[in-house]
Amino acid sequence: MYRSHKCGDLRAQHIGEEVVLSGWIQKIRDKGFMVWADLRDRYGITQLIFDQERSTEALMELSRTLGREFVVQIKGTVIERESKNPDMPTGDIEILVAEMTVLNDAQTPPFTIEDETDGGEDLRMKYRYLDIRRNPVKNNLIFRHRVTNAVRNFLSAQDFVEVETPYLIKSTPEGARDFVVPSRMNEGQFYALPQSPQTFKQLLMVGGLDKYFQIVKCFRDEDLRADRQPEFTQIDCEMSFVTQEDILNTFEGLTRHLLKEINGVEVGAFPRMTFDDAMKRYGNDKPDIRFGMEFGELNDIAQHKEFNVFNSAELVVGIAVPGANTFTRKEIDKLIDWVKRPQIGAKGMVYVRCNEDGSFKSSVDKFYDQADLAAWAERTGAKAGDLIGVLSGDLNATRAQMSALRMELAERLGLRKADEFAPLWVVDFPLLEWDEDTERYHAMHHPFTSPKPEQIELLKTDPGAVKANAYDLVLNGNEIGGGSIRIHDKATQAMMFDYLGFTPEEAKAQFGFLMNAFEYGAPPHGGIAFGLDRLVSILGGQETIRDFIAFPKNNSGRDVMIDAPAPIDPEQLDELSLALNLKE
RNA sequence: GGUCUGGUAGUUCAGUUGGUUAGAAUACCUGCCUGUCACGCAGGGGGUCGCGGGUUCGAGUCCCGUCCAGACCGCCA
Repeated sequence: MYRSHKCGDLRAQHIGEEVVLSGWIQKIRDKGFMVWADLRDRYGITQLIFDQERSTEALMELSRTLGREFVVQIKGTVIERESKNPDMPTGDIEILVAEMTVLNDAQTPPFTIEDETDGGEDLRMKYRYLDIRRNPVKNNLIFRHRVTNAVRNFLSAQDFVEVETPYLIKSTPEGARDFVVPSRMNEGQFYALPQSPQTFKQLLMVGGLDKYFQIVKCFRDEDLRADRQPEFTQIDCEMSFVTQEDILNTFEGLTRHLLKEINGVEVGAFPRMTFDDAMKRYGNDKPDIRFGMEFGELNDIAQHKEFNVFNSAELVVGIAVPGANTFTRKEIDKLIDWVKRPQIGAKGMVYVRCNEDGSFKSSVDKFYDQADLAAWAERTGAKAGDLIGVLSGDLNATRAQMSALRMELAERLGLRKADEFAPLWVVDFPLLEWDEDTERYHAMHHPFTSPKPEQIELLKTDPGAVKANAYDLVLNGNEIGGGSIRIHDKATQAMMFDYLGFTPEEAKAQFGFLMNAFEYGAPPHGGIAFGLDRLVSILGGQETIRDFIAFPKNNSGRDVMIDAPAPIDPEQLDELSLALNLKE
């Protein structure tokens, strides 16, 4: 028996009991006449004591050979501490050790195994197994388990069935770049790893399973970000005989359940906003609505004066930054530099100070009088003490710039509070998106999304204007889920492929299996997929998803611990009938 | 593919205008310490300043290249 209790179990009530504990040595405090060692496992820390009056000489000697992270097993008696530590749960007791076995010694770890470690990101990733011993990482993994458990319980109780779909599937031209896997038995042919189980879950609906979910790995061979990994996990769901309304209600229920179970937060009905509205009011299809700073479009009141920058712009838009009239001239100049960085790309920024006495002072006083500026203030909702920032230019670019500025300012002003949750549905996404590079339409969501039935005719005359039965769930400025009502008949699906530039032959080669299935009685269906990594990190109140993934990749897509990817042997290549054609 | 930031002791970092023997904290090692728990005290060891080249009497510091890490843009149906 390695242990009778865990290291977080013992309290004053256990005093006098003989116990066996196993764990890691967290810290040794050698006072000469006594040695204390903190023994740690997943559940807590218990103090061990070795004492020259109460312990054998051999045991005292052994205690002095211990080092950090040694794995030991001890047998001893729970005794009351002479000086108690109210800061720790086990602080009233300690274990007077009678026997100790060193199960494994350890090198001195390269960083401290403490909540506030001295280790840098790189080092922690290389020694991830040591990092996982630390409470913050360990607790995040346990937190993630609680979330997935709550998801499984909630959906199972509503008759959803979890089904595993294959990882070795077929590459498709739409969407992200695929990870591919060569097939040994089929020379010159490749599997692709799924970007999502999309077609399979639709086939499960054709199969009559009615309600499906899966917590599933997905793979995309694209460049990484702090919140993006090449392999990531989705909560993937699909339902039959449902309208968009049914799906929104079901998964609003799931999200509300999670917020209550995991965070103890009750939220009301989720607001709904159309895509067009979100773009107009926040310049973004995933607005963070925990704070205001809504866009005020100023074209009608700011143009046709003398200020040519605005006159030639497609959009003139302002936001009221609360309390920001306290910004010094220098701070405002820095902000202007910030929006002019290539990553943002604005040409400049006009600002208006809203003074406490109701007057305005702007960077364009030469062109606008107090009445003009008062109209701007009204349009942006600016109050005395605020600062109005105004950007102008092409519609989409300016919205994106203003959106970036809004988020940056909210961050700086502390308006993005981690313990506050503001979910919303963004609905009525466009069906198609024009792509300048390929000069054709792309599916904005994916090619299986159904257009609004009443707009099907519009597809012929103005495809870009057609809206889809597609929706995103947004939480605190992050897209945490997205889905749609699917096409479920062959004719519409064939038409969609046609709009997307597939020849009938290509469509058949790529997605013939799906179109065939649609000929055998496909029910109306739709679904949604949540990004689990991001969802968990937001519920956990943290920005970076890497801290919620046991073994994440770095920003070059490498696993620095196992050192992958790596070359393979020539024999292996030969077996796969592959030859390398390396670029310089 | 691009922009920016960083790389100095095991670790986290400082290092001024280019100028003596490259420092601090922490970790580690040794000794002391009669109740520690961020223990304390005294002492000690520890450096290819990412790598390569250049400028200079002299480079951690300046220049060029390169590698690695991080953030962002492009990309991510």
